[in-house]
Amino acid sequence: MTDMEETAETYDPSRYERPSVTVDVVIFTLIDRELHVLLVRRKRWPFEGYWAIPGGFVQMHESLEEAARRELEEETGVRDIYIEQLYTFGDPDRDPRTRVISVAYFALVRADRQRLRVSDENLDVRWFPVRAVPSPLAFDHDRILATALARLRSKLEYTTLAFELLPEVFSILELKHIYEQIFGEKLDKGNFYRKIKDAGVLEETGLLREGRGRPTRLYRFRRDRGDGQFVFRWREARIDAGESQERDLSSL
Amino acid sequence: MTDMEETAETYDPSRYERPSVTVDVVIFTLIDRELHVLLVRRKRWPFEGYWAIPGGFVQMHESLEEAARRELEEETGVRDIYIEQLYTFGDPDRDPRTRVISVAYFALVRADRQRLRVSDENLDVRWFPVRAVPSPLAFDHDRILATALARLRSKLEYTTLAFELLPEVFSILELKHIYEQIFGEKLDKGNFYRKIKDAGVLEETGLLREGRGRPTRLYRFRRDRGDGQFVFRWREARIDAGESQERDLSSL
DNA sequence: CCAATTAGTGTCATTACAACAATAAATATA
DNA sequence: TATATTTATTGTTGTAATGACACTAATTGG
Repeated sequence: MTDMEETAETYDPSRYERPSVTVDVVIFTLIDRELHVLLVRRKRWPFEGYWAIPGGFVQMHESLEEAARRELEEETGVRDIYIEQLYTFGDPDRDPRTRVISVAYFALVRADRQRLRVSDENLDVRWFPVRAVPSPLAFDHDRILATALARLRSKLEYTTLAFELLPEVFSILELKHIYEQIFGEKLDKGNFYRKIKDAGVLEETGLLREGRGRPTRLYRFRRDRGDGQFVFRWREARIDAGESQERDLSSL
Repeated sequence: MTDMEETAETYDPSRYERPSVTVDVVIFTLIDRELHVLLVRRKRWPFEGYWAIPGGFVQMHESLEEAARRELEEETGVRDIYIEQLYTFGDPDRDPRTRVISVAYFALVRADRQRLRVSDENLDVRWFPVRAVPSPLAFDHDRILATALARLRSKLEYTTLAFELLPEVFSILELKHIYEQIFGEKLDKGNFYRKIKDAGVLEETGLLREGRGRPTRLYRFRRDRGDGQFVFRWREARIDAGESQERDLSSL
């Protein structure tokens, strides 16, 4: 049974001791072609002055994803963005105050729209390059961040998630750069062109961007194809979901 | 921040309205070479008489996985078994009594050890072939089961999870049968032998099982290799984790 | 006009793999 | 004893994916 065993008459919610439930949202974006994560600086005990992943209580009337989107919007003003549930962290001692179970989400925000607001709950809000995140973070947030990075890396290999980090219009080499950065390895230019074009997820815009050398052709992501998930694969390795959450996160 | 913003002095856990948190455990096993799932029949309101996925409250002192293992043992008497977190379901109206957030796990139990006990919370406990599960289940358990099946199928493709369903000692064709059943398609015998042997995850036992034809060679799973996860891959398709949880579950 | 720079294409050999065929080893039973 | 049956293997072959690398293209700045 999912829950308690009471009849309608005898059921009394207040009889059971309950944990608190929060959502924490690991928000990634691309700034200057580099992967960044949003952190807030805590104003109060515990972990006062420490950086932490933004999050907050789940309210009684909202679903978990609604709560996550609300948090996301409160911190960044962004709506209608890619978000997915990551993992639920619930060790009894992860918060010194009381039992707190945190349902973690991760979100990808497009490079071209960020504006931050420091809520009055926090001292500061900032984007950090994932290579230079302050350590340690508050609570078990190092672990949550590591899990999010593992998931992100894993999903890039077999989904079109990378597009969610790019602006509306982008070049193929910009896309390649994202993969290289998150995988931590160089990819062959020719092979990349071939693969991405064969996948059929690009729409030509006809636009060009001029620069030092030959002008860059600009593309748009075809949302109709592959429908957000599951299109192609780079490399072989696959680790994701469940138990395997926190392996080989060292390189990023 | 993960949680509340209070100082040590002013913090009072009782000030916030809290949801209840349960774990539900989707337990799979193999009976007569067919995939089965454990269900319990509810004794009380709501969904009295309906079949449901076993589960229960998370206690204040135990981690989520500990809670899941406790539930698993209470229902089947089984310990030390493969278990992983599946997804957290938290729609506000999924339980008519109060807000209940359920952290779902899934577990794989070896074919050779099952014994069930009906707890006094339930009318009945039974293994159901996944092809013939009563419908609808209590609460949103149809959805939880579908998510679990998707995850199981997905993970068979790139992990050694299938071994967790087999008895200590098994034949290669029995292993092949599991894959065929869960993928819902026939695999080529020759290719299967080649692939599984090349993967180097089998240990020969020297045992033979005699039957009608040529005796079957029996193997053991080499736990040292591949270490529970990530060894080989069958087929290409990959859908898993997060958003993609509930797609193409129709065929099983 | 030439170097530098960024963009994009072509080729080729290797590998992985699926489909299919053939055969070998053992036993049961007619 | 012969034959069917089942498990256990080993080819063979064509196709598709992939990695390495060389080559061509378009533009700007000197």
